[in-house]
Amino acid sequence: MAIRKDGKTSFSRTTLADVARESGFSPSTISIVLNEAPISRYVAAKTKEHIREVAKRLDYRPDAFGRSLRKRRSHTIGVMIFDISDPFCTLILQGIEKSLHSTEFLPFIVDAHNQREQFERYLAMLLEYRVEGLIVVANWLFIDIETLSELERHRVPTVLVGSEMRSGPLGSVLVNNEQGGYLALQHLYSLGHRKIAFIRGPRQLWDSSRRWDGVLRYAAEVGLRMPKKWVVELTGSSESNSSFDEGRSLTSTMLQHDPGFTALLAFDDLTAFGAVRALRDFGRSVPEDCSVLGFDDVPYAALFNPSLSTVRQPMERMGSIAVGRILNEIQQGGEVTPGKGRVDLLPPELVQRESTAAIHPTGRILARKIGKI
Amino acid sequence: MAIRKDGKTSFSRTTLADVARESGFSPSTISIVLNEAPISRYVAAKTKEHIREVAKRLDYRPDAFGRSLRKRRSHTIGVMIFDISDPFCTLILQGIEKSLHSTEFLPFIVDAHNQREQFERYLAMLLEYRVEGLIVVANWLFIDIETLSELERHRVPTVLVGSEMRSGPLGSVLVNNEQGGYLALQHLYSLGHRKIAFIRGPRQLWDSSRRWDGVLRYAAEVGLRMPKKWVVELTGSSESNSSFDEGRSLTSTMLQHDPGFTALLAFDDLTAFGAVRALRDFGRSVPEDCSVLGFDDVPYAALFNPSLSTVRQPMERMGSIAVGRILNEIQQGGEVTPGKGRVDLLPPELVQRESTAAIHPTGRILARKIGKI
DNA sequence: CTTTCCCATTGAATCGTTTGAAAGATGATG
DNA sequence: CATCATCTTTCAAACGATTCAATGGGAAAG
Repeated sequence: MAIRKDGKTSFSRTTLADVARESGFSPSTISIVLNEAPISRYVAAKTKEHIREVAKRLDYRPDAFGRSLRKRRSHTIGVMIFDISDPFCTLILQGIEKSLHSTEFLPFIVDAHNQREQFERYLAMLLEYRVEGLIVVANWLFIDIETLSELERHRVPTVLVGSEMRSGPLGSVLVNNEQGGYLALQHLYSLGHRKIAFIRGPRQLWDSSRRWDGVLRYAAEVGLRMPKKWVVELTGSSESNSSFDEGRSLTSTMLQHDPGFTALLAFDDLTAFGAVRALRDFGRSVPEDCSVLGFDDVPYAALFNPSLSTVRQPMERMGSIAVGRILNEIQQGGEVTPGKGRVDLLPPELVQRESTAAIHPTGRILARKIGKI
Repeated sequence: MAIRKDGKTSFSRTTLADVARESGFSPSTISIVLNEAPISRYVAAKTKEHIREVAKRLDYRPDAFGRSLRKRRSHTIGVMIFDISDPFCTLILQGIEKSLHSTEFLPFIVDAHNQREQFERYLAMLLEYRVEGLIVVANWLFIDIETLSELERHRVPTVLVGSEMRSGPLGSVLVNNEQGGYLALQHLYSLGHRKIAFIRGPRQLWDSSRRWDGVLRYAAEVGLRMPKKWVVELTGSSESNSSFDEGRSLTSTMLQHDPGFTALLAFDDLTAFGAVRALRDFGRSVPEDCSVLGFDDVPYAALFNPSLSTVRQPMERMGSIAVGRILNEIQQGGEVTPGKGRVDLLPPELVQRESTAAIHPTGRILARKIGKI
């Protein structure tokens, strides 16, 4: 422990007592002035000024631990994410950060890396830090229901973003997946496509099923035939780029089996990227030979080549709505409010870019092939 | 404030005193047992067992504020990033998280959104939270030197990742940009390219100049001519996708002026994505008509269409090295250690994918055009 | 002259934990 | 019996801030 010239150890920082000593007033007064507490109304203007000057000169910063201990408030909101490298998370996080910015709260972000053990460790730490609220960004989530249900035991207002629990008291904010699936198929169908391949999400994922429900609903409405050979399913490993790889290999397999589809609906954007790769490797170009539609609208969808048509989830908004609900619950003082287990379903939005187009009126596929020979 | 059946307010949680009362031992003993302090050697085995049982039953979690206040340690490392949506950050963050995982430290991540005001606000908060170390992920950084120099005033061990200060005492961990630039040009040159267009980084960015130095060094070595019309520069706004947009428009301009180049070296991957888009819109395909080389190897480079050849920065390793250095400095007890201002330069690595190829031996450009008519 | 009110500041308790010193036991040794 | 060592547990003082109640002065009101 190094000793500075002023005799203090290098670890200790300027404290309230230091400012008190230096300014000649008591710690109470310092605290009152610096926090602009109501009674500071009675403190002489000259005193205030003097105290502020000294505090600044000594570079005084109140210790968050001392303060939080006494006030019994941490002024933090825990944010648990499951994979920071998932671009889906990123925008939600931004929404959360931006909304929190205007408040007195600081986000405390932890990344569970899709591992249950980590999830529990970090959860425990967040609770030790007495977070006043908890936002769980549950994008691609195989943590079992019980683990999440545990959350409410902790008497910390909690909101789930991007996912929904089939039951249980936790509130959630997510896109209307059913409607999204519906919109997606509607888009392809109205472009004239009738031979459509599908890569649906993993069956274990509840949200994935909802999305598929929407697809089925539209298909039923217009009487679209969906042959089994063109409907495949992601297994959903938790690896980072797994949906790209799976999208690619599933598409390859379908192409080898029967390449007759003119459009492909992917579970999400990453899967769509993989599909585009597979199509290209097979000699098909997008969208001329086959349209590809994604889901999510991750930031890279617009940069991709060709830029990807997709169903957008309002991710930033989801983040800020989650924050709004948490702040609300905090203000309610932890009371079990009526709308607590509420589910906010936000409308998805279809974004048409380059990867989808009306079905080729001329025999474009043939022409292209000749051109290549 | 809701009152529970046991008479405690709903805000207060089980505390050490609760466990003490319930178990019949004193708070001291509880603390000693639960922390497995050295003297716990003397505590009767039966007592230990009993205390642990009670603690578990009451779901006791030590309050981080009380503990940190007393122990004068926060067990947190602040991580300041400048734009979480930048995929460059993401991998570094993962490296940091993974390395921290095996330690007693918790990362405290904040995102300054490229704004100075935010940077300072968050920095103040991190200091109030008494972070024991600080990692600044300074990817795309226009915060002025003074602001960063301030950091060392705070007597908190600090390491910069991904950027370097021309002077000053802060240590940094980053890729060898000069070598990266050298490798990049070498790659294109050895593929046979002689007419190469360059999009260099913003001049204000120190690291960008280093990279450019490497390019120039190789060019000088082999005597490559670099006509001014094919050398452009990013302005470097802090917007999220600005390098894509700029890469695209700069490439467009060059193409309109003189499309004779057969390869393009971009400042980073995002710029490269923009360049590919511009080339395609101009009717050039990559790599058949023009090779494109990026820098960074963001996760999407491999998924892009065509997959992007690039110079990889070992981002995850940069993160873990930064953690290692911070932990080291913390162990040194904040002493000014000899290697404190040290700069770790990691070697870049060329990753060849689809976007670069040997120069076209046949007159492919012409053939393609005819094919399209 | 006492009471009341306002002004300006402070004393002292408190938040939940850790920890060095001390205090009770018990048994062994001189 | 005093002394000492060993074991087991507790006391009480921090850590740094906030806040309620209290202080003492001065002026105005009764």
